[in-house]
Amino acid sequence: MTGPKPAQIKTPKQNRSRRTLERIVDASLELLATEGAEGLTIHRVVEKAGSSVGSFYARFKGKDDLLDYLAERVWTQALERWHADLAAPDWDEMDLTRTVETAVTLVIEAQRSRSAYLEVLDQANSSRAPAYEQFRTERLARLAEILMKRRDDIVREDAEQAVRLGLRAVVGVVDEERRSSDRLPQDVLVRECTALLAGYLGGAGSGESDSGVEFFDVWG
Amino acid sequence: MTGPKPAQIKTPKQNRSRRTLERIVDASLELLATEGAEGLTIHRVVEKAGSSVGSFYARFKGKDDLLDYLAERVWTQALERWHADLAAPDWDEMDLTRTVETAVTLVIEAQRSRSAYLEVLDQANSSRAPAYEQFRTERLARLAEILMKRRDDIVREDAEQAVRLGLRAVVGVVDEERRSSDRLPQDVLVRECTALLAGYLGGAGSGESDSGVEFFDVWG
DNA sequence: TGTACATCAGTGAACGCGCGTTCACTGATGTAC
DNA sequence: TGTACATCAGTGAACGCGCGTTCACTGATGTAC
Repeated sequence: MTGPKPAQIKTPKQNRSRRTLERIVDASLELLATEGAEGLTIHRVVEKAGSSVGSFYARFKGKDDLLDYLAERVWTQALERWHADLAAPDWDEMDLTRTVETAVTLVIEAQRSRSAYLEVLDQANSSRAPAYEQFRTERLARLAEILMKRRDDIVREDAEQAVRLGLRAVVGVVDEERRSSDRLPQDVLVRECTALLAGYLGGAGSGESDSGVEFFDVWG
Repeated sequence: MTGPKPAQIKTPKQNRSRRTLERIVDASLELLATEGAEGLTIHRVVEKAGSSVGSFYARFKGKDDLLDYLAERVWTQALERWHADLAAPDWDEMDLTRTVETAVTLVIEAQRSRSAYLEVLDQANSSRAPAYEQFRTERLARLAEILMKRRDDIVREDAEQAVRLGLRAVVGVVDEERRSSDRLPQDVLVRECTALLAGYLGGAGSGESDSGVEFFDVWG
């Protein structure tokens, strides 16, 4: 029940302490990745970072502050990367099906290339960091924006609502897939999710790509 | 990294100890529900149960055993309830769309009526209880079985794969919805998920119900 | 019905351990004159 | 260039607390004769 905080730390004034801070952050993320949330201990962190307990408390008010700070850094970074991913494709050139296909691929790729500590922070996120909420919200909002460019091809009555729900479906199926035991190969997943979403938004005729053979040429 | 165990406890031989065991289980679930996973402490459990520490250790080998035991009971019970839910509707009377609609409704209802401790056990399930896996697997398998009764109306090439993925999509979107801030009303969620899944499986013409007006009469 | 005994069940003080945190202290860095 | 001083940074032993677990003990229940 630790409320969401602005994650304020005592700012370093010398390069020496700035480097120490970085080492502490790196050690923390590494510990999260290898040992999980329960493995994150002040003593272990500072040992791994080659620092000391007192040094830690000169920077952070306590352990909660470290977690807030980590969450903020990590999710902000994830969001930035997401923005970069979204900026790459030339969305204006695509019809609805291709737009959906590209979006779906980005979502799946992003989930697949997640670092281990992101997984842990995503899982153990009862602490509800503001940056986490912002990441989740903005990710969907940006995707929805892009899909809404093809609004004229969407047959659902409430297009905005349909786009939001459809995107949640894709994110959800990928998440569900990750927790499952028998996973589908990535290309199948992309193809089927595209059919699912394009069919839902665009109705008949959008469910399938026009050519099954060169369907994946763009993605190698 | 506590491996999945058969959750064997020292079986009670008298009614007295059987009742004590029940009180301990009840207190544990109540604590999980109100305080979350971190609130589950042996001392707190036995206090709430009106028992004692030694009494607890006469039954369980340790805390891990309690968690295994709880998981097994809770997920087995959840699965039984799910089987009962699935047995109620007369699936043979339904066309594909209605089958999907009914299935979707059941999934959403089940998620909505989850008790608080189930939520916590679902979240904090890194301990990977076998009963948990069985619940997830069997739930989807049974649903898939039902949908495969309408196999002839499924246009997707690999029908089994499509059903599995489609169901994961529904479960995923409901899960995603639950974690989200702006939730859709339940009837909208049912309608849209039905359209999503029916459209995906059945292609054109299955995406919408034949009558928008009496669509929900069955569900009040 | 009564007594002796074995087993089951329950009690709560006590222990050890690991954790988050404090604190008295030393060393490094920057600035003023 | 050198000295004095303030501030920043770092150290690690020590503390208190809550947790899971142990253990010596008392009481309840069932059975044999």
